[in-house]
Amino acid sequence: MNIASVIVDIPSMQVDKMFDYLIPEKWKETIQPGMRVIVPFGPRKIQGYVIQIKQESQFNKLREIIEPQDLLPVLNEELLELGNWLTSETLCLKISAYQAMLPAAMKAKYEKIIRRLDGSQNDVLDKLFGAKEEIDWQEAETRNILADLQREVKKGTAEVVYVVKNKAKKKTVRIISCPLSHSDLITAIDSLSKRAMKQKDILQFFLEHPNTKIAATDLIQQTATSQSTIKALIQKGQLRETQEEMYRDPYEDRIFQQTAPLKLTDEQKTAISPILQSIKDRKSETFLLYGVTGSGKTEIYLQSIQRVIEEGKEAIVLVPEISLTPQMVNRFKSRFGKDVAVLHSGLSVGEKYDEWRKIVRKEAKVVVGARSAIFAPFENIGIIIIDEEHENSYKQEDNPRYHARDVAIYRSKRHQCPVILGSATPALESFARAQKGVYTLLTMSKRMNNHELPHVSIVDMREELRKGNRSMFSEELFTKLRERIEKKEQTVLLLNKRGHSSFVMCRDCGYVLQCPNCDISLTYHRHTNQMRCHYCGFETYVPNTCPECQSEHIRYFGTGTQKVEEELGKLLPEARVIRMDVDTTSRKGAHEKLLKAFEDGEADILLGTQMIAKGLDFPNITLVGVLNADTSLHLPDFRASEKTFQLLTQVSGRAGRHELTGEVVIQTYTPEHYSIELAGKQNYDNFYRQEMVMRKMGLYPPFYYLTLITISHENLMKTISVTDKITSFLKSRLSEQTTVLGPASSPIPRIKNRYRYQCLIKYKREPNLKETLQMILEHYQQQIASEGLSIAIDMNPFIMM
DNA sequence: CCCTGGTCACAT
DNA sequence: TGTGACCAGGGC
Repeated sequence: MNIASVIVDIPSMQVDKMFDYLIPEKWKETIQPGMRVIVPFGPRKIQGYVIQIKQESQFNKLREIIEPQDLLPVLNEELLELGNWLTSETLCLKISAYQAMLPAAMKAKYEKIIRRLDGSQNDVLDKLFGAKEEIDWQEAETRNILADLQREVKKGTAEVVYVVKNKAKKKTVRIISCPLSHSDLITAIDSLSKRAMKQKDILQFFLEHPNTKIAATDLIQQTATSQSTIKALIQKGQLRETQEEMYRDPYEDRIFQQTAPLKLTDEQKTAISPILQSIKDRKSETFLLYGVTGSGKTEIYLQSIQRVIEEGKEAIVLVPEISLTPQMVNRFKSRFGKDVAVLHSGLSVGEKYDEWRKIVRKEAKVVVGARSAIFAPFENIGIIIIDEEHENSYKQEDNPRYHARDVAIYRSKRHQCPVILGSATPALESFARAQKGVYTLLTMSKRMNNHELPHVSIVDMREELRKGNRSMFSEELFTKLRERIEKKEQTVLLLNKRGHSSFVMCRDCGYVLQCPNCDISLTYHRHTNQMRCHYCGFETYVPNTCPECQSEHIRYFGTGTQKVEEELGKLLPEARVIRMDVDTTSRKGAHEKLLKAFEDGEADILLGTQMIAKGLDFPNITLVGVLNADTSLHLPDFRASEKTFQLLTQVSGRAGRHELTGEVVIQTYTPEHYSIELAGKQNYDNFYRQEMVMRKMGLYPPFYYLTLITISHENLMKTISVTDKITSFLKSRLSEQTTVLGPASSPIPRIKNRYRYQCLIKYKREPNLKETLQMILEHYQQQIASEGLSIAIDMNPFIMM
């Protein structure tokens, strides 16, 4: 067993296969499948993943592995296999699949250095290198001496050295201890010169705390001494210094009040019992926990996990973008304490790496995290929970384009454990599956403590306009808003910004400022007074005159949260407002801080975009206002109605979750639209029925599967012609019942100066589809690699852009 | 003849 | 993805 098959860290189809390497004698015991290794690849050194160990290879001239990067495998057998499945399921590269499962810190970083060879002497070398032995490649480029250096390399007086760096830095602390016995210590103290007061203080400390290990920084603080004092003592051998690895704990300074399981309501008891049964039976079963907002889904999660832990197993909990719901983390941490690892985008690369290592080392039993936490390297999973399962963020929008729900179900089969999909507004696909019996439906229709669902009124903004109210607040919303402020109750105001951002338009000719590289309008950013492109980052100043017609009537349109805030300031100057949007929450921890402030009653109104719709659970919120319900309704996306319904229902659920009853005001220009009307009535079942009819008519999921192919290239004609060829090819290969749409321009026709065309496949059964798509990829492989052509295949697109 | 820039196949 | 090999074209 001395040959390792390795997948190499190069995202290209041509090398998307295993390469065999010899395992050097000294690593024979060490190297195992699932480890990262550094291997020679052509002239360079790169990172690779060992997939299997074998005896023989069909190649006879094998090169040797340079070195392992891990002491223990980072991917266990299950994950290796899961990667394989992901690859075939999403048509991604193997390397992308494996990299998606590991924290970003484990991806290699490459550096190139030119080193002067010993003994070589000439004037040119001296001039190039100066006193240095090596020059960084980057530096050589900027100094414009690359060509000269390469000449030296050719001559053999210098060499190119490839360095593979591990991004993952384990954080270490300097730990100081004292090796001296009690009596030796006393002798040491006595023999100190009288002027060495500080040294005495330190030794005194160790005399008072025998056999202590203490971090150097803490020691300095406690004894009011300095680094140099410690150093002196270390040099005398009276102190010892060691480096100890430590975790970066993002929740270090937080105290979690331990909570006990709550008493379940009858409805909760009914819901949890099949789950507990499934845990007991070690059965792979998917539950759809359909419970209205405030019905106590989280407690069901917690108690199911409790049972799983009692059985000695582990739990994965997915939450949508967890940084947005610190409350959720709190609930898990306060129930399970140190057993919880947290993985979400708000953590730094290092923090994520540390949390991940806690899982590997079995120091955590529960992981709470965003999408990628579904790959947590547990070996004995007892339950997988996906909260708010309808959320878009569970679908990864770049390679590998997987849906966490699918991965969850796949893993549950391997681990023989249940999956719980929880939502108040399940994805249509999920609810349909529950109806068909593929998933087990668990319903909770009552709010805990029997609190009533908030009263919702839908306000027709066209009517307001007719009445002469041109403000963004309807009379009703404004009156209620004022009431809350008088009563010292809190309000949440949602500005639905989906698919709608603030843009600059000329009032005379209608010209809208567009990005020169991407075909979308530029977004206005007030704080910098600049126009910015969301996709490529292009920035420009706001023009004073229209570039088209020179009119001066060009101005900023659309409603941003800042504008609402300003208006609120005018209308209700006494109201204290907290604004939450991309601008105010971009800094780390800002989100949580703002929520905390709101919770503590430092503001009357929380104003924000979709990010405030989820997870807020504050007792004093009694009013929710949606300023513009329809903006998300008219997106070029078959899920637009569903998304709107979900958003409105979710945000409505923020009101009146506790003692005080809640009210919701939804402002809209299309009150008659079923998704708005039914969201007002919080009637999911009816919405489900109506929307299913629409989906059936449009040949959309859950009746049909979708595959979206997006082709992009900097040349428009090229883009169209490739899309056209692919479309025809698909039409000729796929069955009659399958619809192939295209070539059509993508909803965003150009991004970063690359044109985008697409082809959409709607099918019910197409067993050879993946194979056919693979053929297309292989056929265009060359052009993808060298001509900048890109073909993105999404086997289950969520966002149609 | 040497340099440049472009294209291409290859990597175990 | 990055590299070296190969080739064509231009300057000297």
